[in-house]
Amino acid sequence: MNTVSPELVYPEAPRRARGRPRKTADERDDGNRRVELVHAAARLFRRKGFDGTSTRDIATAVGMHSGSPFYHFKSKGALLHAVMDEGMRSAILRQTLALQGAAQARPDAAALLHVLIRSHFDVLLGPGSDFISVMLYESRSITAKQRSALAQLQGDYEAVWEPVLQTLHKQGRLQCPVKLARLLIFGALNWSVQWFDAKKGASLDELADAAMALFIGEAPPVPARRVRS
Amino acid sequence: MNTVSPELVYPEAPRRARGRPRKTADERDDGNRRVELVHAAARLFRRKGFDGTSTRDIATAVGMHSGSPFYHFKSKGALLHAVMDEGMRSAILRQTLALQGAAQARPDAAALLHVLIRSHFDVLLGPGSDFISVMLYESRSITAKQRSALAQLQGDYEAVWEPVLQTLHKQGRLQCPVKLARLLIFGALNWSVQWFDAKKGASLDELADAAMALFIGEAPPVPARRVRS
DNA sequence: CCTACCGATCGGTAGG
DNA sequence: CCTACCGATCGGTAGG
Repeated sequence: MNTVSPELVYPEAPRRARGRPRKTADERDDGNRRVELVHAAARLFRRKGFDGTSTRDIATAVGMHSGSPFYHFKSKGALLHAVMDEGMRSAILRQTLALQGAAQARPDAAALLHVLIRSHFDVLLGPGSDFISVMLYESRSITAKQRSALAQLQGDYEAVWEPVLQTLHKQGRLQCPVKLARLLIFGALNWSVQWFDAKKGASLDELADAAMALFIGEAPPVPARRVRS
Repeated sequence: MNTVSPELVYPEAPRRARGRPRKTADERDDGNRRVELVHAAARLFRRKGFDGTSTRDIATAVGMHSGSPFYHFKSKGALLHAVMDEGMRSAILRQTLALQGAAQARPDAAALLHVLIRSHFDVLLGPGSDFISVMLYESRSITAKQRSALAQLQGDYEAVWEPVLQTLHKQGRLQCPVKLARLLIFGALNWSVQWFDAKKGASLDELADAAMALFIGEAPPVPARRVRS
């Protein structure tokens, strides 16, 4: 019922071209807003679920108004995918760094598994864990196309474990079939998101040691280098 | 805009007292409708999540109209709790039966663990698995009061594992601290809901054997009795 | 258990 | 990025 002409209500509309932000000085600002949105989405999707979070919740969390997230993302689903993609890339990066950090000690297979497990706990439970939690527990809500794009990254992440488990299996230190071992091990680790409490109970180092004891049944031969958390 | 009086539109309203179904011949029918609703809710909550399922979805699945589920349940949340409660009670029953079935073979701790694991896979992946899946993956959506009621049942279910793991730990067959071992083992098993495909890959028996090999590192001394699935 | 409905909220969009 | 808005859908209820 607003009969006032738009010009009077909004007399000083910015002259910026619509739909295409400038690529010069303020490009960084736009990027930061995008990152802020993904961060807020990760936290809310984790706490309340994808379907339980409204785009208004996300907008409010970064100080925007209800329609503004759609300036940065074309849909709520695109935001979810951005969260998951960030989670997987971060996980792969940390895993790579952890392996590089351990390489000079010439670790055997058991020590490598320890490094992978410790890094995985860091990804799951350390800072930034919202992203990978959403990746793991909200996969129902992504489209088939998004799912296959993420499956590629998941494949990269998991591929690193394969030769390590193969070696342990051949050595007789892992009696479980390798394919099932990987699935069961990931389950044991991923489930920690449900019960881990940083303020009490075991540390991430203790968790990794316990997992090694459970799966391999012996302490790792090389005292594992601690991952910064 | 309907100006026709209700009496003309709905001239033959049943005389049944409102809000209190008769407790005689048709009591069983009412119970069946309730059970149907819980069943449909379990299937839909599992496939689409609690927040992704509307009460209309559930009503349609059992051939009711949109408002009718609220004749049987006072809220959507009450339906969720009913699903979870049924899931836990069924799990406890199956676990009890599995242990009773194995008792006459005088199983040692490793054989008992095998029975527990096999029964747990049956609960997670066999018929009726929707209930426990919802219990495991939709816990975010229940109220604090409901949560504590379910925690009691979960405690009962988990308590059975404790002495078994304790014994294995003392025997040196489980080197992981018992408390963490239970959490990690449950994770390994519960995660199978995410990847298990009944139509390909391992059977539930093979899964249980693989899990035993991973956690204990040896075949169970007593050939395990198969759980009916 | 159906009918008819309500207030609230949701994802998303046009226009500036 | 805000304003103003839309159509759709949601959980739940009164009354019979």
